[in-house]
Amino acid sequence: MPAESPERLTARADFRPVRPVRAYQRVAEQIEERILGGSLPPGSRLPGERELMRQFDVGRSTIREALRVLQSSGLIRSRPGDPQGAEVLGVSPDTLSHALGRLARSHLSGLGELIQFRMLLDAESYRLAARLHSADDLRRLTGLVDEMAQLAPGDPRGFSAADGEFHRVVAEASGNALLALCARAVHDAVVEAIESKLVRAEGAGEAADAMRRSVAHHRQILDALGARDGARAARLGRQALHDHYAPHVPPQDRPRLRAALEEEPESPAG
Amino acid sequence: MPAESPERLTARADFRPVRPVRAYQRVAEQIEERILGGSLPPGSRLPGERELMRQFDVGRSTIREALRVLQSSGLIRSRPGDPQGAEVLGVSPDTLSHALGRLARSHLSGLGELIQFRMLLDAESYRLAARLHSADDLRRLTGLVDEMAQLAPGDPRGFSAADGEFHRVVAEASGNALLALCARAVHDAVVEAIESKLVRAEGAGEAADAMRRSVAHHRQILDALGARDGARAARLGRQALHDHYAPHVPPQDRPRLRAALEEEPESPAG
DNA sequence: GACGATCAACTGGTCTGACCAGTCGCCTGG
DNA sequence: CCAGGCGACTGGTCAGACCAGTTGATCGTC
Repeated sequence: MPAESPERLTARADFRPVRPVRAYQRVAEQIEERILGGSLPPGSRLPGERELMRQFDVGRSTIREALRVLQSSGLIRSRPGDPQGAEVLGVSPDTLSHALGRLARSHLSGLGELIQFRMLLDAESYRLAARLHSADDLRRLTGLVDEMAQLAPGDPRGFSAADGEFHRVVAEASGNALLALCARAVHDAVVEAIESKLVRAEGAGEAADAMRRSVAHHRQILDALGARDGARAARLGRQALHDHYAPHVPPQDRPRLRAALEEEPESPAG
Repeated sequence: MPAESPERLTARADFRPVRPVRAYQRVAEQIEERILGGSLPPGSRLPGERELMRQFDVGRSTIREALRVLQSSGLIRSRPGDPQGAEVLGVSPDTLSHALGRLARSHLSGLGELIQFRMLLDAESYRLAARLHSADDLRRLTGLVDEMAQLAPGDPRGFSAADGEFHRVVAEASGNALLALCARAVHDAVVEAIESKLVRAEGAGEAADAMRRSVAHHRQILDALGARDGARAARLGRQALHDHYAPHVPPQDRPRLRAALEEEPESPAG
């Protein structure tokens, strides 16, 4: 009988194992608390290391290790010689991107999972954005697609930037900042993971072809968004990502991408 | 005319701004590379700080700052007095959870966004899991729901644990570790954000009611998963989360949750 | 010989003090 | 009015020291 009398549970002393907390940790926690809590807003400055050393009453190395931790979390940025001290950046999606990138590089999850995940996030962004977007959003998106079309032939980097911006605007139009940040992080991770492959694998003609197809896809999506047809926009978004990336994904991962296409299994046999 | 001759673009010198790379960064990068690259597998040990200091030919503070960065990324763990040196942990999802938790805590997104995001992630987990789950998955899920039903009356904590486990199994059955990790992180963030409210807001009877409803929801979802009906499972999952959390979300955020319910706007007027 | 206490040789955590290169702001000389 | 130089800072790095804690061998006891 694993089920004991529930009343005992509140009475039993459930102590937590006590582990020594390092000094640099407490310093980092205090500063992080201030940043997340809203005092110390983005753009504000931390005191210099020597001043922090006095305020926390610890040595400079402790202060520096704490600042390193905060910096590697993307919460602050410091620059030598800056008389104003480290700059508070606030919460940024960069940490998320890095963590996702590491996971994607590790055996824990491969490129296929990353792209499948992006398909899901993007599709949901489209679905929400179709409902909630403003006229201004639509104008900006149209402008970006035009820009992509213009840049397509010869400027892959500019094209990629406009494409990223397009997805960013969509994600923001979805009204969910968390979704937007995650989508952006995953987007960045995909770009970082696959860019090197793309650059050397594709000839110029093939790249231009891919860009043209991408522009066509974006126009269709734009149309669906304008019609506030979330389901169609989501479907198109999934398809576009699938078509764009499937060739660059290891063959054993392709069924995974197809599974995310959401075509319900109405076809006769498997 | 912003469009220049495209041929010029490849010829133009697009230098990157050169930023000094700190010594501790290069140390951290080298070690991280080894860990991600597979030499230095999880469980192996780094040399002691004094030995690293000799190998990298830098001061100990530099070594320590590098190790701090790696440690805050969850890649290594060090313990004072350990003669074997820091332990390599490998890539872990904890960083992701922390990053998401920070985002959720920041002013950038409120409880409504968090729950909406969880609705999306869970729904997609269900959709994929419906297709890809194994018979064993289904057995475990059935066992967990039974356990929830048994624990429901008097053990909210155990109930919550079983519920978390249920979602974890579903997410893993989706076959996408990335999705599973994010879903879990968001789940944890929601629990952390709302648990305190729930405990004091609800009387015992109301809590028991919520648990009973939750069990019923889970049984329906289980049924849909068993029938491999991903769309239905996704819809049910969204609805379950909405019903469970909507009362605890600020009123101005409720339309957001409803928007995620995916009922396409077929109703006559707004 | 088996076993528990003791101890020395480590470890990582922290502090101090110093130096360097870079940056900023003032101040001066044109 | 402005260019240039001159401090007085900053963060980045190093060296050396001390502390508390862990480890493993050593030693004394039974």
